[in-house]
Amino acid sequence: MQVSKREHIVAQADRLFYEQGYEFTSFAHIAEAVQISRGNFYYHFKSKDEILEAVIARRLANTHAMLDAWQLQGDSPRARIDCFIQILVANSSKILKYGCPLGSLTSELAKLNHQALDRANDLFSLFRQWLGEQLVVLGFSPQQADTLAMHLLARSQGIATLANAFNDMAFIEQEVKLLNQWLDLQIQSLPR
Amino acid sequence: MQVSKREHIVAQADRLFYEQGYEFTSFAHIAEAVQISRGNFYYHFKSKDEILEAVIARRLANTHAMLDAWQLQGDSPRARIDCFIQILVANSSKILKYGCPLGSLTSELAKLNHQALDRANDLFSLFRQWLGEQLVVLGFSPQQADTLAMHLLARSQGIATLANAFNDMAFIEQEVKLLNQWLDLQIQSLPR
DNA sequence: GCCGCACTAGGACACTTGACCTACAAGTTA
DNA sequence: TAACTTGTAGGTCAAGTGTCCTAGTGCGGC
Repeated sequence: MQVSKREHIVAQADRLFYEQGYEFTSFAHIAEAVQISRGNFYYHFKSKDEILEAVIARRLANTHAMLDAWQLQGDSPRARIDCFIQILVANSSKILKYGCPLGSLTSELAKLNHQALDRANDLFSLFRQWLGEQLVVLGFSPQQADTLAMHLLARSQGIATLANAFNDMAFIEQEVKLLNQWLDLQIQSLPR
Repeated sequence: MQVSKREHIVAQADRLFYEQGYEFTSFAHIAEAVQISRGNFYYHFKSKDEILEAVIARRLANTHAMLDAWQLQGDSPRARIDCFIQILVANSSKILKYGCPLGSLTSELAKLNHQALDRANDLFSLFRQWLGEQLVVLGFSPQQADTLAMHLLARSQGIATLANAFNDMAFIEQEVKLLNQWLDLQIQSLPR
């Protein structure tokens, strides 16, 4: 049960870091959520940074798994990119409450000048690269694909931030529609 | 000198909240920055929330002043909206380091469930309304104008977030160009 | 001169933080 | 039985937190 227990701790920490932020979440918070004593905590993780590291590793692994699933699920690059866009809708209720898990963690770590910032940014890079690959398959040059991937990421981030600020679910749906229109336009303008 | 001193404290707190985040910034940090003793601090502000309130009020006032200046400076609504877009470029070096002051504060307060969140969101609303007004003058319906204003805000937020994560100044310039193109396209498609 | 006032320094307070330790129970191995 | 590993509980530590108090400064008005 040791693996499962550790996994349980990381999962709760992941949730709390997302919902409350890293800085605000203390050992006591996590320990209480996992129902273990504060002291016992130190057996599994010997510093707060170590938990953060584990949480980021977990997110990276989950993201990898998700991207792989999309790769199988979507039967065209366009459909796969749609999977990416749709997470805004799928996770909308959480986004309204807590914002984007990616963006909020990254910006918090950036402010704290935390050493794990680079690892957190790897999450962004993962999406960036994957989106780029899909776009290359669609016929864009690697450079064009990367530019479009960054644009997609930025749009998603902005949508999440504003939806969070104004607690506006309709805004998400509206912008998702615009994002799809924009993407189709880009694909249409490809030389064939 | 009491006004000036208080103003000085708020200015430093504003800077530190932006650069380090609200949660992480302590009384000691601010007191040290202002060169006063920690205890003295309590004479001017009797709680941390009160400082936050003052900082937000300051930002609201500054934003108001900025929007008024744009109103005089830009001789057309299109030129005024360009002022808004250009702050991404003007503040790019700070954005690369700390992200967007608006978005990062809002998302942090949202996570902390802080009561001042609504006041912080007023900052967003200020831009939203001002942008909407400009777009109405351009000929859009109030509803269209608000939709476009929200879109503009979201794009800006996304650009700031991604630029911050990847520390990429070229990305800002690239996206600013796209934003201008998009806006001109919207204006062109207006019925006349 | 004296008083009142805006302002300041420094510390006390109760509490929380991450970090660390010891004690111990249960299970495994020898 | 004895030694060892694994996991847990609970307490302790120094440092730091926001809050609050008191003593005192300098200065303008009376």
